[in-house]
Parts: sequence; C-alpha cells; structure tokens
Amino acid sequence: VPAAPTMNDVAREARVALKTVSRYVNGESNIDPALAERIGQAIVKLGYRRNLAAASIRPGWTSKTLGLIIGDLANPYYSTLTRAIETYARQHGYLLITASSDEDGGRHDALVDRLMEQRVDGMLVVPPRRAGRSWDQMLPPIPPLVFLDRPVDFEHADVILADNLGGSRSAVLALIRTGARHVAFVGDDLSIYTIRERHRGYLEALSEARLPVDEHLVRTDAHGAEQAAKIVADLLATTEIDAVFAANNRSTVGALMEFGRSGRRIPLIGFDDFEAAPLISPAVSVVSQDIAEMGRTAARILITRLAGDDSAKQTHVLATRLILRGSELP
Amino acid sequence: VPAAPTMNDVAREARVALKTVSRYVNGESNIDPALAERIGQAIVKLGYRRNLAAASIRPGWTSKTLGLIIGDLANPYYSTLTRAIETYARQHGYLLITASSDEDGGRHDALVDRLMEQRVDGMLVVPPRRAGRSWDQMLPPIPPLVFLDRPVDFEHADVILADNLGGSRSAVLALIRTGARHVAFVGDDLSIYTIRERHRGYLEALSEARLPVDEHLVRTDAHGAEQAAKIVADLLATTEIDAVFAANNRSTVGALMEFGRSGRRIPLIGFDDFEAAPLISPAVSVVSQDIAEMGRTAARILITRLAGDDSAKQTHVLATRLILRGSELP
DNA sequence: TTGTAAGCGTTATCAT
DNA sequence: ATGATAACGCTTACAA
Repeated sequence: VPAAPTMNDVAREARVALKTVSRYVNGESNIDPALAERIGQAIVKLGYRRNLAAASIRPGWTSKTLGLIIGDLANPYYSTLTRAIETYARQHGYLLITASSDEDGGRHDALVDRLMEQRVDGMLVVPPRRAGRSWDQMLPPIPPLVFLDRPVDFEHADVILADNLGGSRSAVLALIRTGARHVAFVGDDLSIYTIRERHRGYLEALSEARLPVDEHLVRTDAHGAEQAAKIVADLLATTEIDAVFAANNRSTVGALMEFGRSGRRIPLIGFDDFEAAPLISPAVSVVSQDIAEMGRTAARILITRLAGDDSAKQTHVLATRLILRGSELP
Repeated sequence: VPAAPTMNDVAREARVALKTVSRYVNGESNIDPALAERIGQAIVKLGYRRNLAAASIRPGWTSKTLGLIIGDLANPYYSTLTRAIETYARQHGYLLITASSDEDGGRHDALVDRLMEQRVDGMLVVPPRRAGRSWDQMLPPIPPLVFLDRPVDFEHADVILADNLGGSRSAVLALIRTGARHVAFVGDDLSIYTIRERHRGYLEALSEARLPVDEHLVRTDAHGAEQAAKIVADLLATTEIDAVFAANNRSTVGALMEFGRSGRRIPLIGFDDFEAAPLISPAVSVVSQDIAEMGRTAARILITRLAGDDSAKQTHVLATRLILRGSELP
C-alpha cells in the first residue's frame, strides 16, 4: 500500500515551496502561471489529494462535516428527513455523518460523544425516547445544535417541531364532520411527546365539537402494528366506536390489518402519510407532515448558525396537512 | 465561544506532562494512580474531549470512519441497506458518512473525491446508473472498497450482488405454474444492470417452460409508477396477457394502481418487497432481497479488509426469496 | 513511571 | 509572488 502523497511531495516534484502548493490548492490568485502549471502537473502525476482531516485541525478551520442522530434510519420517516438534510448539507459543502440511536439514551449519548470527538461542526439531533443524560450538564464548547421532532429542555439549541396537535385536531374534526360520534384514539404511549401532542389534539377536537370523552375509546398501548390490530378488533367488539384516529403509522397499519381480516370497516384517519396509503381501497386519509421541509429547515438553521448567526435560539413549528383520500367516509 | 480544551490544557491543569495525559486517554496501564486521579479530575473539570481528527493524521492512525455512496437515501431500499451498514459499522467502532448520488456519475465522482479527502478508512459504493469516470484511472492509494448491488469493472474491490436472475426466474415460473401463458415483463430500462438480470431470469423461465417469447409483452419503458400503470393499461387493452411480472418496485405499484382504477386484475408478482405489500388485497407476492443482509455482508467484508485481510477480491451473490402472498393466483 | 522532542499534513505569519 | 518557519492537537521514539 503506497502512502498517500502529501503537499510536500507535490512541492518537491514541482520544485516549489510547500506554501505555494498550499496557495494553489486553496485557489488563491497570486501565483506565477508557470509555477501553477508545474504544480498542477505534479498533482496529477502523483495523484495528490488534500487531507481535509489534517487541514481541519488548524485553528479557525472546520471539518465541514455535520452529525445527525436519529432513531432508526430504516424508518421511512427518518430516512426522508435524513435525505433532505443530506442534500441541503451537500449543497453547502458539508458531509453528513448519520447514526441511529434506536431511541436508546445510552447509545444516543455515546454517539454524541463520538461525534464531538470527531469534531463535527454542528449536530442535528432527534432526542431519543428513552432519554439519557441531560444536555445541561455538558460542558462547553458544544457545537451548534438543532433538535428535531421533539423538544428538549436546553436553551442553547434551536428546535424544529411539527404541528402534531393541530394536525390531529383537524383529523378528528374531519371524522366528526362525516358523522362520527364515537371516535377512538389508537396510539402508542403518552410518554412519547408526539403521541401526547396528538392526544391533546384529539381532546381539543372532541371538546370543540362538544362531544364527551370516553376513556374506553382512548388506547395508548399500541406499540406495534400487530398490537394496534388487536386493539381495533377489541374496540369493534366491545364498544360503539364509529371511527378511528390512528395516532401513528403503525397504528394505522394495524387498523387496516384488522379491517382486512374482519371485513368490517369504519372511517379512519391516520397520523403520518405512507407510500401505500393511496393504493389501499378505500385510499387512506392521513395527517401528513412535510418531513423533507423539516429536514431542510433544520439544516438551513444549523448552517446559518455555523455561518455566525447568534441571534436568539428559536423553536419552529411546521404546519401539518390533512389529506382526505376516502377512508374518512362511512 | 470558548475554545475546546486540549491535552495541553489538561496537562497543565493536572500538573503533568502532555504525554502522561495521552497515556491516560489511550488507556495505557502504567500510570501512577495519583497522577491518573489528577488527570481524570482535570478532564472532567475542563470538559476535555479527544480530537480524533488530530489523532487521525498521525501515521498508522485512522479516522475510524467509513464512507457510503448510494442512489437516494429516501428510497426504502437504500435506507434499509444503509441502516444495516451503519449498525455493523458502529458495533465495530466506525462512524458512517452517507451521501446520495441521485444516480448521477458526476455527483458520485465528486462524493468519492470528497470522501477520500476526508480520509475515510474505507468506502461502500452503489455505482450510479449514469456512470461517471472509470475507477481504473484513479491513482493509488485507494482505500478498501466494496461495490454494492451492481458490479463494476474494477479488480481492486469486493462486490456484493443479489441473485436478480434467479429470483426473477422463480417468480415467472410461479406465475406459469398457476396457469399463466402470456406473462408480461414490466420494468425500467435494460441499460440498468438489475433490470437486465431480471429480464434474463424472465427469459430463462419462459424457455424452461417452453413458452414462446412475445416481444410485445416485454416493456422496459416503465420509469416510474405512473408510467408503469399506463403500460399495464395498454397491455391489458391490446394484448392477451394473463399475468404480470413487475421488475421493480415502482412497476409493481404502477400495476396495482391500474388494477385499482380499472377494477380488472390479473396474476402479479413484483421484484422487491415493500411495506404495504401484505396490506393490499390480494396481498402482493414478491421476490424479496435480504437487503439488511447485503448491508451487513458488505460492512463485514470491508472491515475485514481494514483489519488487514488481503486475500483475493471476491464477488458475493446473495440469494433472493420468492414470497407468495396471493396476488400470483388468477 | 514520567517527560522531552520530533513529526503527522496542513495553513498562517512574516520576511524576502 | 514566494518561501522559511512556526503553529494546530495529537502520538511515538527515546531519554531520564
């Protein structure tokens, strides 16, 4: 394995000083054309490539690298988000290191440490469900930081959220508008921020429509699609529900599974869009987040911070959109 | 913004020499417990973090970072692959820089250059459809390299492929077994390696079943779901087809869209599984690749290479699996 | 066991 | 315009 050629090798080959090669490589203008020519040839001949890691240790220099920690890249929600961030980052000269925490605080914290040791210029973080250490006890310097999807009690970071509450509220109101009077809430645990917000939206809608809240219709133990299916089966058998609001993707899928199995179907709206929603019949109505927009916004804010913006930290709430495709109808 | 504390700062704070801090940080054993104690406290007090970028420029040291170039991270195929690679990498102490080429050769090449400048220890690459420069003209040193999903004419890299041909062959044979005699092939352009292989599998199956090849039933202009839907509509209207083999995901979705619109349905098997396949009725039969296994295999091979394995480069072909869910039936 | 000095590949200072 | 020299934060001979 031959060693990678260095600037010194190029300088020797081109018979110029190290610094001149540095100037050439950094695109500075004041170089004798003859020398520039020799340097260019030497670079091609030796196959020289800059060593950005070496350059980045110089004071005032940066790695031009961002770190992203999400829950699970295999989840379409996160991969869409990641792709949007990656694209924006690349357009601005940044590479993106992506890592999944699997919602585990310990793993998340280890990744934060590792990314900081790698000296990423900034970090985008989806806080894990099972929280780890607090950000407050972390000593500076902490690179510019943006939290995604879930808020964190840490004032030195920007936060980007989706309007979970408003989206849920409008979905449940839509179900009520088509005649539902007993709307079930099927979702994961209320300890999860997004679910909690969506539940609040559900309650607000009921209250606004002057409908009573029936605790039996609120199920927050749907931790997966299979479980959600069972819950919907149970609700259909033991209650008077006439519509389902599925508070997350897997709950929606679970409800659809049960509808398919039992042959019985009631109005349904789910939170978060999914690829096959329009393919199912009737096509599934959903509350859709503009995930890519969230990613772009986060990347833009982070890179603006890196460019020196030190205005007050902000919390952005992105609109959600109700997409009615048919499944909300009786 | 306070500057990040360095080893020197820690050494001064703990009143020891720089080298002793280095020993402590690198977990060497021969350190006076009293000094170790002082160093540990200084590290906590100052919030010292190693600068891995600085460490990595030392000869013999590495960045413990891998680079991955795929087509589009928002595509579930790639995100599943990426997640598997990321997990394996992390378990072995590596971070992963992921970047999407959008199948563009120029962007791909730029990313390769950037990753090499960043001095990643190794690279995993899905060659872009619209190829860019040749790997052969690249000057060494080239870090250990693994190609994924598509072969490349470059001998200094390992290659991991899926058994596209075998999977397609068995799918088409399954359609024939349930009675089909005029199986259509709907897919993207044959210039794409995977489609070409799947087309070969289609031909092999027909030949094996002693069925004639009808060129009118082979459509390779399905570049998206909408287009595939139109193609299927056209085939249904103008030919005698009695089954569809959809050579990729979007073609499958397109066929389903047309089935839904027209109310007419014929046996269907698609290449590549997708989340909603079991939710549609009848559930969609597919040829499934073990994408995660492909990712793990690639990561394992790469990291083995990084550990010094310089045995002959290999091409691995991973099995595909036919999953029959019902849509293959008349 | 601890420390000194050199050097990794790069950029910045400052003379020439 | 060019170059000698000193950093950057770290690890590694080699001394002490």
